[in-house]
Amino acid sequence: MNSQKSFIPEIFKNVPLTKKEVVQIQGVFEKLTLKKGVTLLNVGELVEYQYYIQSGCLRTYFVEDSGKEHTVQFAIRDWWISDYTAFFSSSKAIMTIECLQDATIYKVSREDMENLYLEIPQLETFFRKKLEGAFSSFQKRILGSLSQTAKDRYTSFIATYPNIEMSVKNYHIASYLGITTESLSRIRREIAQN
Amino acid sequence: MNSQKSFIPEIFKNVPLTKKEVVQIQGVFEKLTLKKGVTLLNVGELVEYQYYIQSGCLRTYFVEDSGKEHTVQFAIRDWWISDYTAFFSSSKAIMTIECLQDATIYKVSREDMENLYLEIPQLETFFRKKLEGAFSSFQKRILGSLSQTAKDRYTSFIATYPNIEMSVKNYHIASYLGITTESLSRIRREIAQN
DNA sequence: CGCGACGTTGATTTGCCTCAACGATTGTGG
DNA sequence: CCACAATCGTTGAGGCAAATCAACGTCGCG
Repeated sequence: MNSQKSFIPEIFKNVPLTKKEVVQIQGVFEKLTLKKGVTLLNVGELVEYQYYIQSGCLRTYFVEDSGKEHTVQFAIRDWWISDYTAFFSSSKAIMTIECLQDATIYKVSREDMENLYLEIPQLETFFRKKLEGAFSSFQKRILGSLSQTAKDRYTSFIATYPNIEMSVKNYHIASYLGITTESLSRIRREIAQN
Repeated sequence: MNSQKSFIPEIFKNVPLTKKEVVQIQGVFEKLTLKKGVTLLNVGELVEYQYYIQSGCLRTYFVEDSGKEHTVQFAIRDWWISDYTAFFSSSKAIMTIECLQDATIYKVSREDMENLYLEIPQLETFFRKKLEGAFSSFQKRILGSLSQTAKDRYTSFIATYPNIEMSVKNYHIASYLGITTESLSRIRREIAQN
């Protein structure tokens, strides 16, 4: 018997849930602790889970044939992460999820969530709104890549995600912005000089 | 009294709905016909609606301070369009929606849809899955912009959206791909020469 | 017909990449 | 606790893809 406060209200902040529902939801989540450097998901694996980050830092990245890495998403406290394209279609991962800082996370399967939606519709609303936010963020990122220089994208990035900048290496940021580490270094020098 | 077959089953394909529900949903949709060239939404306007395209072609675009246009989304038959970032947050448009080919569309407000979700949960599921698909498409687009050359992005575009290519001007495609019309022209020449 | 919209072509510039080498920092085994 | 290696970040030289600037062909339409 676990007397600790449930993590469920923390995950589903602002979603009204009965005690019974909290217990029910809790039943489909599984806690994991990860060490820096481990990969949570590898290319080719069936993607059945998404992950809620309680602490630590992870990233999802894609590797080109040429070997170049492209970071698609970072995730820190209170974010969700997966290879969502594969997760949504219950297919195989084309991306890798890597732990960048020791992390505590909770995993939940797509199937379990879909079943819960039928009984607790406000969970579906919760995830729909999360998706709406993520959709907007992606759109902003596309607009940025269409209209901004590398320097502007970097400046926006550190302004928007200061907590992520703290937690990751510069070459991770470069691979997120779509530039080389050398270019990022030169941009940082230029900014430092004012 | 309209004896025509309702357009609702066409919009919500594969969603099981009673006749009563169809009538109820129909009540919150409004039909519009648009002429080529008109703008459906202007920057600064409150975004209360999203639009289902029955026929025709539209695009959403963003204009930089410098005057450069960036096409964020095209929409043809059976697609939805809006300035979604503003739509989701019920705020003011930062983008313009323009009709590129004479169109017949149906508009519905965010508020009406949210109310319907409470009574007909399968509508929320329908839109959540649409969002999941759109999310994946955006992610693919971000990956493309990070890892592909302009030529590769153009080739992917015409392979993925042949029906859109038919309906729009080359400079619209260029503004979607994030390149100039001159560059697109040179890419097309290169491809034609094989 | 004549004008505006659209697409093409050429010359030049530029932002970022590539390749190569070299500091700085961190971690680890002796 | 130091020695050494690996990792990470920086700097420079040269190259390339796409932008910019400018001019011109072509098509469709009032």
